[in-house]
Amino acid sequence: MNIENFLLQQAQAAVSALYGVDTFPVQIQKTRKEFEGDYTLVVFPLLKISHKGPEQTGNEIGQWLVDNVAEIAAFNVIKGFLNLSLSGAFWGERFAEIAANNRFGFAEPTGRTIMVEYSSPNTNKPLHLGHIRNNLLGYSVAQILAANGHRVLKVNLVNDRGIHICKSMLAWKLFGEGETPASSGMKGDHLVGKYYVEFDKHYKAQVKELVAGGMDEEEAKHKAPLMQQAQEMLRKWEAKDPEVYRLWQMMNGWVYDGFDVTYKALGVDFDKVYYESQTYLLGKSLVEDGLKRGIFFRKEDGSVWIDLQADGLDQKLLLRGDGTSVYMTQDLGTALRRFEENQLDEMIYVVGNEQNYHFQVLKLILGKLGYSWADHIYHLSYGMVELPEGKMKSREGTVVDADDLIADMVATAREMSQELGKLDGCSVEEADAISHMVGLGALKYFILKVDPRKTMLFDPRESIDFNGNTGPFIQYTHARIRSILRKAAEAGINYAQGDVKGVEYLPEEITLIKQMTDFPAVVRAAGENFSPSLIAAYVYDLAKSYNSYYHDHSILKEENEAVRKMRLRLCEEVARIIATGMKLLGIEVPERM
RNA sequence: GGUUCCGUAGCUCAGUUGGAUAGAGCAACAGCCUUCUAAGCUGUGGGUCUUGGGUUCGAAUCCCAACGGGAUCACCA
Repeated sequence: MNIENFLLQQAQAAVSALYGVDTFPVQIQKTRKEFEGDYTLVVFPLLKISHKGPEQTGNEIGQWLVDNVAEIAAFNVIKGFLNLSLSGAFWGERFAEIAANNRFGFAEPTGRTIMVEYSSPNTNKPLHLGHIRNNLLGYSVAQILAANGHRVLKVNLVNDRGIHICKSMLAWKLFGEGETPASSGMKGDHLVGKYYVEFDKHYKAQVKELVAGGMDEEEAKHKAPLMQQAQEMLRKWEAKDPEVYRLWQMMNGWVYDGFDVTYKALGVDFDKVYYESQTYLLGKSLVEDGLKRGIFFRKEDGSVWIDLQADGLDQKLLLRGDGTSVYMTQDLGTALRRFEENQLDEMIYVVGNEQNYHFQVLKLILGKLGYSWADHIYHLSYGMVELPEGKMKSREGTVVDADDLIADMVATAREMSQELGKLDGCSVEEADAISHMVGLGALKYFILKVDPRKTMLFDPRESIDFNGNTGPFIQYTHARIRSILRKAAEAGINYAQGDVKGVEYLPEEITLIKQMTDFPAVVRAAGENFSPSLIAAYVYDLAKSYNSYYHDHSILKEENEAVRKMRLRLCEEVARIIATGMKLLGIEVPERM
């Protein structure tokens, strides 16, 4: 049941009975921790109707509610706030509802289909920290939307063509001496990335030489032989030259093998992978259409543009003079095809905020072309991940590599676990699994707990904490609960049928039940706002409350059998919600750690 | 300059449609393991919510302006 709606109705009935008014604003919110009560009715807006002071109005409504509503056990009024306490029996009912619902937190199917595009890497270098934020966000948002009852399609649009991949190809051809992932032992994406750097090195040297010879720098950049050769290679690729095509396929294959390893380590996956080599020609007919309808215009050189000055932007190129597409052209075409082929209700692009302008224009153009679904495109724009010394710069070698970071996190988790003796008695496989779970849990939680929009800071030296508001803290809470439940099972305690309605609850237990009842609303809010951080904050709060309870009250040693069983069930439900919430973040929780 | 996002404790971050005395974690300090896992628990100190106006019973939250910072404004993707 929705408790706030229930209270809203009761409050309206009270006001209606007391003051004879039917339509009026009523506000219900959770009572702050420091006050007595569960939910609070703000009486200020009602003073106009009651024509009495805040204290008296609050008291009258409170008294009416206690007298007429069985579930409301007590009230108090502080300033203009009417705090209501619900009965223990009421909370027992809620607890029973949660325990009986094996899909607690998940919404009923909505019949809506939502596509989430994320990751979208270039195939010329390995993934880095920025990609990690993208991947974790995209995967988590997809999980959250699915929990909200939507059909979700996770897709990856790989940028596998263009001058950048030709640079790696050319450098490999010139300097590679046939090196392969197998011969070098390097991960394929790293090997290709190595040649991308190699290209840059030699290219810069050539430019420098030309400038020293008196050439203008801009001209030198363009005329450097390596750049000329790379562009020649791109032309050959577009003409499907067999040799270039084979090289391209081989090197991209290496990269995909490398990416797969990283994706697997991160625990992300896709329902469909698109390749730009297959989509880059889309969108031209759409441009022709817009041109005919006078929405776009053609310049003297044959290029096609749209004028967005009336919308506070400028003119934007849609098709080059030679008829070839630009980024915007293919994105328009890809969007159209996706909506048509998949009957999408919504399309989410998980892309960094450096592309805000691009998506603003994309939506605007699709809207002008008359596609009503343009409003159902959402750019989930996330902020950069910065290092203590500022932005990551590949030139300065300050890029945090994804694979290195993951390996570091797992290694740190393993060391820490060993120091604490947590892996004693574990098999090698178990120790590996726990280290991976905890290391990745720390990394994922660290990134997902912050609001996606914000630029965030990552300090590799201090690494990531394993104490406090962290993934491992939450995982640890789960492991401790599971440990209790194992012990209970070993002792032959059959708590599954324990009564949760006929027992007296401690205030801490009511707090936990109350927090648990919030879970579905949090999942909904996270879905509406595309914000995993709401889930992270919720799960942390729940774990914190539980730890405090765990510290103060014994579960297995409780003497009253009925209370003991109730507590075991409470533990079980808390663990389940923690595990479910963490799963929405893409984080696994261990049985022991 | 245009567009857009951000500015909260020493640091990293929360703060749901405007509500009570602005919260966590880290760092610092003081306690708690013969008791279900101390990756835990309890406590202390730490704030002009960038600044100035406005809206109202009430503003970190909404509006305006200023200041500071990020992103972007390519026939690159």
